Amino acid sequence: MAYSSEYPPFYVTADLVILSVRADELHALLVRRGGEPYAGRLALPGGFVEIDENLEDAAYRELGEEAGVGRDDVILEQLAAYGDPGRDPRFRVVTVAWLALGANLPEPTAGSDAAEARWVPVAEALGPAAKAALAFDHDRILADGVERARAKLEDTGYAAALCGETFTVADLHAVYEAVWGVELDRANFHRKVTGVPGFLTPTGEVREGARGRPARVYRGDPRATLSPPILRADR
Amino acid sequence: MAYSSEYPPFYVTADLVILSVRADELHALLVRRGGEPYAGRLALPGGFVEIDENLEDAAYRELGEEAGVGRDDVILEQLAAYGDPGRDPRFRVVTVAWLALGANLPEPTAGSDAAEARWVPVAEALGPAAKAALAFDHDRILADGVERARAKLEDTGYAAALCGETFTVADLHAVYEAVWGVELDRANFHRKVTGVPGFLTPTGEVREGARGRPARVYRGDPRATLSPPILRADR
DNA sequence: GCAAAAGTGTTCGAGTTACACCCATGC
DNA sequence: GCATGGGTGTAACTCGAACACTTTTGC
Repeated sequence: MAYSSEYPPFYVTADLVILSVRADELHALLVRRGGEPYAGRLALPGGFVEIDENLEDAAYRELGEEAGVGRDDVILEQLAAYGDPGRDPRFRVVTVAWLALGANLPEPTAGSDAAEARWVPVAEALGPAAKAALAFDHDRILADGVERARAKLEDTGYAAALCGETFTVADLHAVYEAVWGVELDRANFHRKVTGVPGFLTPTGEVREGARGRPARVYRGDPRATLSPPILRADR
Repeated sequence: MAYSSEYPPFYVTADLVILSVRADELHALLVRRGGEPYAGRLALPGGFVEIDENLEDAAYRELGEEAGVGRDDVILEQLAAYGDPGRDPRFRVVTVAWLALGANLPEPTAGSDAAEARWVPVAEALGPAAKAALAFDHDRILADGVERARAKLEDTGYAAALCGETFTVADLHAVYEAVWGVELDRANFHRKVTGVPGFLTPTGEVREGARGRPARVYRGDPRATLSPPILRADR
């Protein structure tokens, strides 16, 4: 096997940008690193890919082990590969990063593998202190993940994954505002999302109990394509 | 180093989806494999990433070695990582695939490293016979690359990279039609692309010599963002 | 009744489409 | 002149932005 001597081995990891909306604010799940390197720093959940394991399966496995999140609780999509020499001081590691979006994800203490894990508002995690606060190149990966999520809300039903199983238009509206950080006209938003074919299916129920007129309850399809897209105000 | 024994090594490669418009048709550069596995089959140009080398630098290096294409001749962007166990029967290989778009790229025989290389129309390379004709999972990678390119023409100036250094609106129009495989109204296209701020800068020259009224010559910026985007007819 | 939240109507204007038309060149 | 391709005009239409308005509940 000529390559074995000629070409050096790499380690491959799967790292996860796990995003969820909590208290009307977009949060990322980060873990506190126990060991070196970057001991004590926050990092993306992740770990080594096994030799006979799919890249996607590795991401799902880490999702369960590090975050206690099941396959059906999120939608998962590949973000990119990051592999600068020296990004891990120990040896050459190429990480394949994944974006996971979910709703009502568990508080990380339960079933978590990592030393400590917590939900951090992305506004904080991406702030000017992020570069110093996050391990490896995870600040860049997180930024890429958040940007991907924002872009995906424009032309897919991904926002449904950030709501519960069922939700109202107001819930969906809050998700869009939280992820994009902009205000969207309530009335136009309502018409828009209810008008996109295949995105929202009414359950027939209404959500009562709160003040005001009861809202119709929908089920969403994260895999749906929104055409025409919902546009962010800026850009 | 605990990981060394615990986690097995991977090989990492950089594979390239190199696209160019030739004779009003989108083509991909493919190489004929000399050795096993998949000897004699067509494959994407690519090769092993070196231990101290950037992933992006590896892509540029392979671009030069396998296709004779320089850094400034294309725009390059990462596509995705592909790493199913068994995608290479020899050992575990994760490939990071890249999309490269260029114009007037060289005929592959000159300076090429591969046994044989040729430009293949993507319509042919993605056809029903592609799965059997291409090595590894390169049919899927190529399909993803072409789809990425098509999507990028909508909201970026990438099409400029598929024209020469300078070009006319008609040249650009031909590129869009070739890549998308649809007909676009000539008049509306003209207004659209000349109206997007920052995309086209007139050189002041006109292209004469052909029949008909001389066309104004422009320079394009592939990195420009097209807002609002140019929409494909379908979808 | 009143506040609050859900949902609808209406107007305006920007952008797209379809297609007619004019412009500048080679022969 | 006439064919050829470059470029502009224009009217109908679609869609999103803004915001006024109606509906349905809890208290």
